[in-house]
Order: sequence, then structure tokens, then C-alpha cells
Amino acid sequence: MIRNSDACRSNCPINFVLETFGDRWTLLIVRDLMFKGKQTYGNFLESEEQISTNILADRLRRLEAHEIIQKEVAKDNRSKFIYRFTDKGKDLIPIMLEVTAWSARHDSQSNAPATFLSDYESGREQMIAAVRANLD
Amino acid sequence: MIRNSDACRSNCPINFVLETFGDRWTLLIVRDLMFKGKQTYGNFLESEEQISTNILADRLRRLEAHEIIQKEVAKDNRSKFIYRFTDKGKDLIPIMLEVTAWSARHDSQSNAPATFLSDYESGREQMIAAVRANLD
DNA sequence: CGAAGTAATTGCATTTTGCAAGTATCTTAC
DNA sequence: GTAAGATACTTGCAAAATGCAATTACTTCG
Repeated sequence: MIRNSDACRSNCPINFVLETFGDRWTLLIVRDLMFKGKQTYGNFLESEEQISTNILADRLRRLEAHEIIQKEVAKDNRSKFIYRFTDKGKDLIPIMLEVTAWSARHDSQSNAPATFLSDYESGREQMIAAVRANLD
Repeated sequence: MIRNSDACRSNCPINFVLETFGDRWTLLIVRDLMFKGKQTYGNFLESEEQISTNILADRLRRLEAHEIIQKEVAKDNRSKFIYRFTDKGKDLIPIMLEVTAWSARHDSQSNAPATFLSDYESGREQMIAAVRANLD
């Protein structure tokens, strides 16, 4: 069940993001949709972090309610939904890249590509544009 | 109690950030320390989102365990601790500013300063440097 | 029609959160 | 030196969220 008024705690911009993304799963769905070409419920379930079906259904519902993503029936198979970012969702790209950069700097176990940091630092705007262009 | 091995779900950079910041409170503490000059347990408790004492104590402990912040006894009052960012913590500045920008763009209720977006877009590096310089 | 594929929902045990009250240590005022 | 206040927590318990396994519902394919 979606919290109907979503109990907004304040009008702080940091808090605003937490109202949607302040849990351990939502951002992984965004990641899969943004960087891994995943677009269906079944795709998201396959991720290595092993999200469970009830949590996935709940988070997709909330992301849609917050107008980060929208879904449509797949053209090739009408029993399937295709999830896509809204413009608001696409605007998360700079945040996601900045988060990736921080982890690349501070997590010695990070599996970010070896060239990520230098590519990002030398061409941030280009990388943002490239990710955006790669979303249909 | 801090999860001893913190059950790392994957080596994905997005997931790495979630392991520390994937809840509704931790980032508010970072915000207060980064932008509002708050440095003590009592200061953090005063924020409008009304964090409770047990959650605050737990999150400060985790932030310290993850080496985002460190605490020291206050010089003027030995019954008080002063919390400060580590270098790893200071490196969160670009993420926090990017998050603020996203909310400023997409939350009509946002209380971000009216000039924030234009200042940020025209001088991102300067703003990062300014915030950093403002941390002791 | 029946089997397979896709997207969920349900029930229940475990974990986390939120709230109120209590405790411990250090400082200040007399 | 002691009592009152300031500061930083801890504890106990009810409520909510999470995680897991099983089940349901709808669509497509043969």
C-alpha cells in the first residue's frame, strides 16, 4: 500500500529525495533501468541483490506514483509491462554518476569499470549525455 | 547493534552507497553537518524532521564505523562530542549538491534558495569548493 | 485446451522503526 | 562539596517494514 499523503516531513531538498529513495531497494531498480538495460519485472528480479517479489512490486508502484517511471504494455507480448523513465527520472543521471564516482573512489572492492573515474572527471557532461542518449 | 559484516549484497557502486545511506535518516545527519553547522548530538536532535534519540545514536555509530564522520570530545565542554567529516565524508559534497539540484528542479515546494539552481549550474566547481572551505 | 511465461498477492516470521521513559557522565552555581 | 542542569545516550515495548515461500491471475504459445 502506498502512503496516501506520504507524510512529508519537511520541504528540505535532501529530505525530498529521501521520501522516494530512502530505502535499500529503490535505487537498485533505478540503476538497472538506467545502466543495465533492464525494463521488465522479470528483469529486475534477476539482479544479484535478490530483491523479493513483494518488495519489487511495491517499489515499482511507488516509483510510478512519484512519476519517476511509467509503464506500458509490451508490444511483442501483452502479458508483459515495459518500464521507462519519465523526464524526472532521466534527470537522476547526474546523481547516479556522482554516486558511482564516490564509490569508485572509496570502495576498494568496487566493480565500477577501471576507466570510469578518469572518464567521468575529464568529461562529466559528455558522460551524462551518453547515458541519456542510451535510454529510449 | 551494528551488523558486524554489514551483509554486503554486491560490489556494485550504487549498492555500496545504499549500505551506508539506504534509510530515511542518515542523509539528514550528513545534511546538518555539511550545510547547517550542526556538530553535536543535541544539534542533530533539533532538526525539524524530529529524529528520535535511539535512531540518532545508531546512525552516528554507523557513520563513524563507515568512516564518514569522526567524533572528539569538545574542548569547551568535556560532556559533549563534536562530530566532523572525514575526507571520505567531505567527498559527499558533490552528491549532496546534485541531490539538492534535482529536488530544486522537481519539487515545487522545495525550500532550496531561489538562486541555488542558477548558481550551481553556472559554477558547480566553485560551489563545491565553497562548501568544502566552510567545513572546519 | 493445457502448459509455459509474466506479474503480481498473501501469510507469516523476523527485523527495523518510533516513542516514552530512564540512566550515566560531566559542568555550573551556590 | 553538593545539588541542579546539560549532554549523550540506553531500554522496553508497540507498530511498521522486510524477507521468504507459496499461491493466484492473466496472457501467450503450441
